[in-house]
Amino acid sequence: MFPRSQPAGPSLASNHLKGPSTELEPRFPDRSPAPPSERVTLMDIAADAGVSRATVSLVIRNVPIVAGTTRERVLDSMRRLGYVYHRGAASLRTQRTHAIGLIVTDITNPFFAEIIVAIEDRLGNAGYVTLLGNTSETVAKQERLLALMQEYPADGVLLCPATDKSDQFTRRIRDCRIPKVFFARTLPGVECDYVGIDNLAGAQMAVEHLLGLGHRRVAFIGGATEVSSRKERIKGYAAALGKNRIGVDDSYIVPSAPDRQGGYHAMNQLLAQPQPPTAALCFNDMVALGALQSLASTGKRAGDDFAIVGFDDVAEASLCRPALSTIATRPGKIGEAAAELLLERIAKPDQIARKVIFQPELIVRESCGHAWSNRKHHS
Amino acid sequence: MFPRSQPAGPSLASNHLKGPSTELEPRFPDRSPAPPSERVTLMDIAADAGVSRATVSLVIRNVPIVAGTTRERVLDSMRRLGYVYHRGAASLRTQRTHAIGLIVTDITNPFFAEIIVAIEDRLGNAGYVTLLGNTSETVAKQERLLALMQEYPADGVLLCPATDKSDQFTRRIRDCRIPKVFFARTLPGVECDYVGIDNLAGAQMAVEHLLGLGHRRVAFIGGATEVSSRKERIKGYAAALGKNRIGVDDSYIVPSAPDRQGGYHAMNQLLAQPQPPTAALCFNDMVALGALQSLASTGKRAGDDFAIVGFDDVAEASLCRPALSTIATRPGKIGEAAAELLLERIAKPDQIARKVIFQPELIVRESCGHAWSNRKHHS
DNA sequence: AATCAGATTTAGATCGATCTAAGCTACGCA
DNA sequence: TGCGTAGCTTAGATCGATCTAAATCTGATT
Repeated sequence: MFPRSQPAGPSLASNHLKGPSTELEPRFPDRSPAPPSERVTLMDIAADAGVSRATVSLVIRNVPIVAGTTRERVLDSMRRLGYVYHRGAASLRTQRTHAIGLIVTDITNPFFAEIIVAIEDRLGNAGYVTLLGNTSETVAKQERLLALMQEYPADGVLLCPATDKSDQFTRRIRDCRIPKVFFARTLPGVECDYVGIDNLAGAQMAVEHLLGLGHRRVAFIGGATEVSSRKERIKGYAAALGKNRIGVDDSYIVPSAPDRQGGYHAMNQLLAQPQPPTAALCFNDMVALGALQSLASTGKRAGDDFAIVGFDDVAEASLCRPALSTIATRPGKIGEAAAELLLERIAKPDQIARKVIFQPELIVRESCGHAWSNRKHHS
Repeated sequence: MFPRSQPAGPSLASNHLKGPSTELEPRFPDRSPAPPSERVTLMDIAADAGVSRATVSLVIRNVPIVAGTTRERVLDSMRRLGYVYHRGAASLRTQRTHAIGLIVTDITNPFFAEIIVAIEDRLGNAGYVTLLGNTSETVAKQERLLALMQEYPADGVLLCPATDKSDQFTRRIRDCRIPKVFFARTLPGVECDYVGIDNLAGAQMAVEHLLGLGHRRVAFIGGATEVSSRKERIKGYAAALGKNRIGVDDSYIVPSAPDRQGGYHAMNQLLAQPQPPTAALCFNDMVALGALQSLASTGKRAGDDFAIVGFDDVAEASLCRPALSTIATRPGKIGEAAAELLLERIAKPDQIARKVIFQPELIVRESCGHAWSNRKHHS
């Protein structure tokens, strides 16, 4: 899928570092002649206002030592000539770009969309721009995006890793000296600031609720095996089962892509088993919504014929029919905290790594139904 | 809501251009002493490999005139010293940042999320990075984001305007010389490349379907009045009514925020009228989903007691209960085309403005029900 | 040996800002 | 009158790359 074609432009300069130096097509960058560039610069302002570049710079940065009259004169020139600040040039000198890389695995998942909004908001208020990257859960793209952020260079990176299976990526992220914060998922072996939720507790809560309703055959649906949050959730799932002296049946743990489609297929697979489960905790709400769809397509009714609990509490969870029971995770809070942590990390690059873990909350709606043991069950 | 606090940092330099030069707090930018900056530069590589900066630059850019042995030597040095390309520095010289600003009104709307993914993908393959900005339908934020993109400076901007009511914004966007493409919505008075869908045809199709089912009191729910796509859709709505000799009843046209909540409230308002409508076309699917929620909360059943058609065909539309009838718009196609147009515009800044309009498609599911005239109706 | 073309390499200017350290005023005071 | 000082301004170096125009090096040709 990616890269579709050898991308052009300098962005891949760092590629020369890896792979054998294959004889790529000659790449004359930016052959298009630089446009006449009518950009108004500090120089122009200085000339117009009859002062030096340095003075104009002081005015722009609002340094208060400039005389009031001079200041007015300069501001007036800026207004008249239509001056536009050039961040790139300033960044080169100050060694700060005020850009933050944000790498998520799936923008179309409302969980991430809400995190993005929160992060953008917080960082924007602090004067930073967000460079958004979407990995589509792909290690290759994740790798490329991180390289890009380094080249930019971004002042910091907020990252939700796609998988912890790539040693190359783990090494790269550990070596890169950019301040960074992980969110929603960790990367084992990388000591780093992290904002997430108590996945174990959340999953345990959910499964205990299902067991409390009388279910004995409970599945865990969806998610990629190499993702930290899934591992933790499965621990919680197993813990709840263990506490109730129920063994973990591996055939009830079905991985999948962490989206609707993944959930749909995983549920189909579960229902095809000789002794299918009667309930399931899903890796996240997208998976759960896919699972609901699968149930509907086989004529079963979620809540009545099968109990489903999701994870995240996206807006859709309360609106779909049957409404989805789920573990609420407050993505906005996660985003806000991650941004906050990164800003602090940038300010103090050498403080020790911190972790912020939010407690999730069980929200019971319709999809997990009521007491199961009273029903037709007991086969 | 915004800005919560006076944002710091150079991002607001251009602010000095407007407002009266109020005595802001002294702002010494980036007081933190520049970090020791152990960045490996071209210079370092050149010294290590025993060549000049220029030669290293040639190697990096893969210009083929460099001798094979020299090339190898340089690549080896780069590898050993851990060189990371510095886009910012290069951009300053080449006058191209390979960054594209992308301004949308609501990331959490899956319609936009899918557009974003498509755009990112296409631009990424062309060697560009995406700077994402979310306006939350706010003119102020939209204004700030555009300024930011100009300051960056971005090589181009993809923009879905929040509203066409701000003259200041219209002027600013018209004056800014950055290559730009509008998508999903236009801005009247700004001659510019544009990618969108045939809103008039889509809305007309939807309303004609509702009329065909026997409805006579059809509403138009949601959306902000100053948005081009809504205006076009209302034209289509009116056209369909007119064709069937039904007058437009202004009390049946209820604007709202273009999201779930907006749809919820707008529908509540409609149902409270003395003679409520029996069907509605919604501004978009998010609004429609909110409307469904409102119906459900009042005990009415969409499809049976009220017919709803949405707009966009987001994933959720086919999954909610009742499944949402809607006008499919293929956001992925829109994103791809917008990116394509922008790339061409960057290559040829002076070609005349082009418009790409996709034809939408009516998708009938459950929420609009079946023939209405056969029912209890006919009051 | 001199000349020349073609192949490589490079010095130095440049992009547009910031920063340092020094310079210039004007004023107060001895 | 001279001098320190506070207040304001500025020349020139700098960030890390690219680009231009010229220099250097080959080897072949005359």
